Order: sequence, then C-alpha cells, then structure tokens
Amino acid sequence: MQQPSIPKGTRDFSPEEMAKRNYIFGTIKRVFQLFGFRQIETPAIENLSTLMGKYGEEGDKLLFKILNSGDFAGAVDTAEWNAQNSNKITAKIAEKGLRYDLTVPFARYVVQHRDQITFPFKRYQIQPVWRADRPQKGRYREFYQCDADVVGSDSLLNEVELLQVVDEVFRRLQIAVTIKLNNRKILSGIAQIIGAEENIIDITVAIDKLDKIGLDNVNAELATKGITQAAIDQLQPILLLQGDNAEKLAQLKMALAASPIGLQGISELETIFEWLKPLSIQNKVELDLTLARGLNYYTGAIIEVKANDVQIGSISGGGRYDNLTGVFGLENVSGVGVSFGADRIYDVLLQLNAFPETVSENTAVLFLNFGLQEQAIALTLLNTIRQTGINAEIYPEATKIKKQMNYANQKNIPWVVILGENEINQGVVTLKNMQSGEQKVVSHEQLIEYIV
RNA sequence: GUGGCUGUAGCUCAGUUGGUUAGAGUAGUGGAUUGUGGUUCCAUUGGUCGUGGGUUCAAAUCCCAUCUGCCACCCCA
Repeated sequence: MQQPSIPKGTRDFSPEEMAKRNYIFGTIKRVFQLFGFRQIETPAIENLSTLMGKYGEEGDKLLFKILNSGDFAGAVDTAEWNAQNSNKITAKIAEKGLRYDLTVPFARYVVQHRDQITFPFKRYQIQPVWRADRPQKGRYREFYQCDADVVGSDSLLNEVELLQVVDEVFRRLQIAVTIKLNNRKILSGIAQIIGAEENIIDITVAIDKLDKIGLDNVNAELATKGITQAAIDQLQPILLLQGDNAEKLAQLKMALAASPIGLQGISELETIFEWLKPLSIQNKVELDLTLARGLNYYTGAIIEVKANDVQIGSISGGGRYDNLTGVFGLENVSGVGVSFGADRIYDVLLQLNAFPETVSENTAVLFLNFGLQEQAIALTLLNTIRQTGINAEIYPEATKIKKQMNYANQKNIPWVVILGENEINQGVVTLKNMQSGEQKVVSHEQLIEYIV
C-alpha cells in the first residue's frame, strides 16, 4: 500500500505544535483586542474577479484556482483548447479561487457591508491563506496570517498605533525585531525627480535589492530596465543616505525639494516618528528606503518587520492603501493595516528556543484505573476537579500500572492520582508528583489544594 | 515559473568496485517487576531502499522520468 501524503507546502500540526501555535495566536489576538480591533472571518474561497489583478502579475500566477463544478470542459470550444492559451481557458473554467491574503477579501467585505459598518472600522482576522509558490524554509503554500486593519480614517495616528501593536506583539513573544518603515510617496517622489515616473515599479523592485546584491548590481538592473544614465546618476545620493532617521529625512527633503508628493511622504514619516517618540517603543524603528514591497496596492506608509537573530524572510508587514475599496466601488475610504506571519513566527520562536514552558494545554492530573469499583469513585472526584477548571483525565483501561504511569510520563502529566483498594478502604488517595517522584497520601478534600 | 542538491525502519543514520537473506542507535511492543513512569537488563514487531520505468545473469548502488524536502532566483508572511 502506498503511504498517504499531503500536498507540497502544506503541513499537519500535532497536539504539541498546536499548543505552541495557539500561544502565538493568543498573544496576537490579545494585543489586537487591547487596541480596539474586533474579529471577523471571510470564506476561504472568493470569486476570482475579487482576487485577480490586486497582487500584480506575479500574484495572479500564484493564485490557486478552483475548477468550476459540473462539465467545465464544455465551456471551452475546440479552437480555444487548441490555441493553448492558459489564461483564456482558465477564465472560462474557473471562477473561484483560494484567498491569497486577508487584505483584499477585507476590502471586499467592507464594500459589501458598508451599510452595517460604522467607520472608522477596526477589524482583525486570523485565517489561512494560500499561494501556489514553490515552498522553501519559512515559505509554505498554506499559511496563517493575522491581520489588523483600520479603514475609513486618514489619520497617521493609525499608523502609529499599528506600530505599537507590532512592537507589543513581539515584546510579548520575546522576539527582538527591527521594524522597517518607508513611504510609497517617497518612492514616487524619487521616480518623479529623476524623470522616470512610468518605471516606478522597476525602480522600487531594483532598489529593494540594494542590501542583497549591492549598489553596482542595482544600477546595472536599472539600466537594463531602460532607466537613463542621467537618472541613475541622480539616484545615487538617495541610495547612499547615511545617518539616523532624522538625518536621512533631512537629506531626503533637500533631494526631493522639487517633488510635492515626495515631500508629503517625508512629512508623513516625520509625523509618525514624532508621535512615536514618547511611546517607549522597545524595538528599533528605522527608515529604510530600500523597502518597497511587491504588493502594488500600497500608497502611503510601508512597514516590514525582520527578526534580528534569525535568518528568515519578513515575519510581519503592512502599510496604507488608499484605493483598495475603490476597485470594488467604494471610493475615498483609506485603509491601513499590518499582517503577522504566524508560521514564520513559529519557526523563529523554535529557533530561538523562546516558547515558554507553560504553553502546554496539557492534562494536569491523571487518575490511574484500577478496575470498576475504583473507577466509580475516581469519576466523581474527577468531576469535582474539572469543575474547578483543572484539566484532568482517567486512564480508560484497567491495564498494568506501569503502562498507565508511562502514559502519564509520555504525555508530560505532572500529577498522578493513585486510587486503589488500599486508598478506598482508608477514604484517601495517593497523589504522586511525576517530576519529583514524591507521593503523598491526602484526603479527597485536600486533593485539589495540592494540585493548585 | 527558472536553475541546483536531496530521499534507506516512526525518527537519526550505516550499507565496500553493482554480488546471496539490507544493518545500527533510538522510539514502539512484550517480559524481568500481577500497586508505580522517566535509569538498567532480556526478547521482539517493523523496510517491494520515495514512486514508476530502463540497463544487467544480478540494482539501495548505474541511467531516465516523476513526486517530496531543501537552496538560489523570482516573489513574499
């Protein structure tokens, strides 16, 4: 018989892994709630018309598409099959797809339910998303995003609060991170100044690689994209900015003096840094002009978070998008949000060995099973213990004690209650601490006190 | 989507220039110990060597395809 398997880039989660994952989800959820976000869910599948065209050309390729039910092949005639144009055929045989992120479905949700929503609307959402990417370490085809977004408010206070959310989540998870900040308007300003506005995507993609491939290679790539040498020369002082955030902004202000949009981006960042100052942010927040982000719906602030001590892609990201609801027919509703990548955070915590000991949602007490008579008494005791909120279970079979003890040991259960003939005759139980190996004879009433 | 590496018991890995019946540790199960786990000792289950083809008298070993995991690019959480 062939071993069963699961699709590439997907995973099963064991009880131990789920306990750790729930620790991450719980932490993020708590912080979201602290800042006034409320939870929603949306379906795993969306209409392809909702998803297509929101993530750029690459994104469309990475969408999982779902075949229409019924005789989907009948929708395509022989000539179309023979033309072998995948895009055209796909459009006829698939009208649904798996969600690629949570932001676009959220924008759809806002537009669809606008009459029930009070703006500004703060929502959070923790659900899996799917991408038909080629898997690698920290890159899966099914993974969870934890998003918090505010729509219907232009205030930069939202950006500031979201940065606080990010800082607080990673403070609680005890992961040291660097929060990188940029503004799409600055990138537009740069393109404007060097007279290459049509190439803004090429420019941002190229300078995004600066710390990876170096200045010379970036310049070479810009040249192959048809950027003039004069423009590339103009770009150099901007790429080579030095100093702290304030110094960089000051230099940028001079460089982009002729670009109103660039100046606006700078002023937005200045405001954010200014408001952030008294808030005792623990992690480093730095201006990073090379931060471009591929998602092309961002229009203002761009945020990306990197773990300081673990080599992995970004573990969190986000930004402001002014027109996302516009494509669904609701204009002038600006949104801003952040997204946490739970699966990568899991990998980081594992590598840092930073999961707390107490994350287990484990059984606290195991009652050994000595047979029918003992079992009856154990069950009533179990009941009262569970009423106090303590996780407790009884071994379901009256097998050898050795085997039952081993079960407790394997499951890391800290307390074992021994309740056999001897104990019943004396009206007590024997309580064993599995870590120290100590045993105590206690009355039924004392039992709970000892466990707590 | 492009290029590269990889795959032997549940897990970690041996396996000679292709040569009889593929090994070890660990985990599992049973026992030493019919009211005591994590240490010890004994016994024992478990593999059509990722899958499918091919070359050969003979393939875990060589060749091809395919799947998986990983790495780089692309992109991103």
